[in-house]
Amino acid sequence: MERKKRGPGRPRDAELAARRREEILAEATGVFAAAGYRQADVQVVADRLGVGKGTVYRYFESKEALFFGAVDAGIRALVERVDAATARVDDPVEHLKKAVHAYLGFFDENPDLVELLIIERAEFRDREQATYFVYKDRNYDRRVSFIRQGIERGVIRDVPPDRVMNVVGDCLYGTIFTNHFSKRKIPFQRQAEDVIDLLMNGVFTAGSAK
Amino acid sequence: MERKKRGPGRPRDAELAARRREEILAEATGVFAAAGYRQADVQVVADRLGVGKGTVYRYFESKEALFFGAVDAGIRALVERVDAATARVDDPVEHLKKAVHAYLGFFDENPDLVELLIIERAEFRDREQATYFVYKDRNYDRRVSFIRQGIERGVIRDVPPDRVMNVVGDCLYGTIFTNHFSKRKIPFQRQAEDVIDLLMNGVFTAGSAK
Amino acid sequence: MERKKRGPGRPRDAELAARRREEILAEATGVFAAAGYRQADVQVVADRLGVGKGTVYRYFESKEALFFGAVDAGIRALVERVDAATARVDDPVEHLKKAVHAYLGFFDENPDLVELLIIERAEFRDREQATYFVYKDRNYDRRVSFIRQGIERGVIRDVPPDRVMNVVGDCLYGTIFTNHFSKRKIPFQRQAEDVIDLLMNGVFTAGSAK
Amino acid sequence: MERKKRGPGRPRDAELAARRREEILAEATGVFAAAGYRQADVQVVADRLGVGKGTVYRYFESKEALFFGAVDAGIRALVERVDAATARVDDPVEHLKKAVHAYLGFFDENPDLVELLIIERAEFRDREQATYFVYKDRNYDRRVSFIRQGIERGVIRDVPPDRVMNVVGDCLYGTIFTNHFSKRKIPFQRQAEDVIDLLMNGVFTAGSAK
DNA sequence: GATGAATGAGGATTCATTCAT
DNA sequence: CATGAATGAATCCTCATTCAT
Repeated sequence: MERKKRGPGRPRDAELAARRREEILAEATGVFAAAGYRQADVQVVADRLGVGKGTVYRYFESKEALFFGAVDAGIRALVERVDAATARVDDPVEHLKKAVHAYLGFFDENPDLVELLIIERAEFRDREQATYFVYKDRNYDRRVSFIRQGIERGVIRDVPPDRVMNVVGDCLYGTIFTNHFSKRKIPFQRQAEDVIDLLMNGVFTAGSAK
Repeated sequence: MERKKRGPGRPRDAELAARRREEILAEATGVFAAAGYRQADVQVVADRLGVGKGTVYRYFESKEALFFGAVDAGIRALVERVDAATARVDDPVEHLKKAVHAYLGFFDENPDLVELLIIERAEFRDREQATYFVYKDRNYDRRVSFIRQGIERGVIRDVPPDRVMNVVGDCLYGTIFTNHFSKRKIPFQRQAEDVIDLLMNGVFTAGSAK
Repeated sequence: MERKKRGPGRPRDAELAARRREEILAEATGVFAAAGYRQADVQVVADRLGVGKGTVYRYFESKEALFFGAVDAGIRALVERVDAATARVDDPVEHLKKAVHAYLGFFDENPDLVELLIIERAEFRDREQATYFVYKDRNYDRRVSFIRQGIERGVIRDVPPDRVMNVVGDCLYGTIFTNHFSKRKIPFQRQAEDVIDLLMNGVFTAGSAK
Repeated sequence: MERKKRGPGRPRDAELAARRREEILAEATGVFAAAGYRQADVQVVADRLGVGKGTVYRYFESKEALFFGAVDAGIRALVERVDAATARVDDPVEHLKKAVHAYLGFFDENPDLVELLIIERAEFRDREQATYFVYKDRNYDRRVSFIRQGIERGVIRDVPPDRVMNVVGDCLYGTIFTNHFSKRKIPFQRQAEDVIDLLMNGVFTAGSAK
């Protein structure tokens, strides 16, 4: 995260500004996750980057904007990761497995994001929708159609797809929190399998899975 | 929540002090849930009760103590409710159903507690264990033995009981958060059934349940 | 302005709070007049009073409220002074003389108020009406009727009373500013006479005055 | 206020630099008048001109210098206007009339300057003399001699000329402030006549004027 | 000459906690 | 016991100014 000394003057291009933005966001994520929103001091973010506080404020209008920037970047990365993992997987069963692995794996590697999600809710309880839920519904239709396919092929029990989505989603959502908060020390890989196993055998008709 | 005027003299007994403590806790729960930890103003709690701020500090050493008192009271009530609902239910399947209903029903009626759990984590991330998880494990052994019984009777698949506990727990935990945060408007009763249905058919051997 | 040491606890009555308010206002007037609005540091007001900054904020919601409190108190005192000086003076000529003397005398003794008026306009240019002008019109009707009487008695030229009011008012308003700003060192007493003399001989019909 | 694109190379001469200086001053006047000294952002001045902030600083050493430049330019223009209006007017009565009209007319057209004068005093209260008063005395001697002539000719009452100057000056000074601050909506033309009328009939011996 | 990114000092405000009455 | 006045630590944000490009 070493910042190259660079004096004032017009930046060569917007690309540098974007890089700087990323750096700030990365550092801010760590600071917010470690300290919470109120406790977090913008000065600390600046210090860690070796820049002045004013610089941070050049890139983000306010502490709040900085925080939401961090959450947003995190959720985007999550969505990308899950999408990438499931992009070319047409088999419903395999699709679900990949998605669960990608999801849990992402949070395993980015525990800070769990904190950020919690903080967002704790500090900004009046927001219409938490960032997480905004993105959550992005691929809703696509996933529902997968479930429908599964039902048609007879591998998934004939249950309203949205209910399935909800229960699976809640289960994963709860898992990342529990993992993180209870300091439960289970290799996420095995945990993913537990979750998949138990969900599968409720989602799929007897005999079709496992 | 009008406070009765109390004449001079020593309170009849400690019982009155306990009642006062309860009142403070109840008000504090609402204030913390509505405002968050930092935003919450002890003065507001005092005002709502019609007492002086100093009085609140007589019953709780600090704002932090007040907050944890509120969380603790909430979790205790939850545990009581679930325990009461499952006390005399020996059938493993019925036991799980009752527990899930009680759990989701409790949070449906006490949404403030969800906020408190979030706040606890957001503000006191360095705590060894969140209050929730401390209580969560209270009946761990009893429930494990229930699962074992189910396995022996052949109604529950032969899966390590702790894994079952974890997945079920995570699923419920995630559900209360999602319900609350996404403002999902589903009658908790039906939701409980969805959860039970999907969990069951993964938890129980094919054909044994439903 | 020595503050008596007084510990916490309910004040004996509201009277003490009022006194404290006055003290703060008096000190604030001096600080604002000397430093300007932005430059003025609420901490300085507190320091001079020997109290904590929080105490000042107990009495005034914000720096802005403190400032307007000071302006308001000043204008009130001015109005009182002028009203007291003209209360029982029914002769139009004498009335005007007394008013001018009281007005200029007040600002001579309270130069800080001139600064406050300037500051109010400089910092709060978007306000509907400056405090000064709000109070200015309080006795408008009474004064207009005096002028009318003078016209009827033939001692005042037949000119629309409001125009007379405006010119006289402007002249006085300009005088206090000029006095204060140009550091013009003229005994206000003599100056009042100059102003009266020149205004009179324009206000009164030829031969009636002087 | 669109800035023309300028190719590379040295400016044809200092004349261009002077023009640029004027543009900056004009924009700065508006910004300071609208926002006040502290609130005014040099960046805004630069933005409105479509130049970089650094450029403004090339022409003016500091924000303060920029502000005083604006005030100075304003006062210069005022003086020029009044001088031009009275240049060839030898009759004392007419001279005064022209001066008053020019003065009030100027501020009517340049209300920003009133704000600037106020701001100067509010922010730089420690200055020896406000810009206004520095220029005010420029033509002091010339005007005094006019008054003396009037006295000799018997059209002006035998009153110390400097007192007349002061009262007239204060009256005008107060008028522009009052006009501006109280949002008094009177056509300045008619107001000028009111002022002249009332001043005249105090300044001139009975029957000599009007 | 221009530019605009970087800097950091400066100050208002909040609110938990104390303790004299 | 109850009260609420007093306190001051803690921190966000603005914007004048600099100077490398």
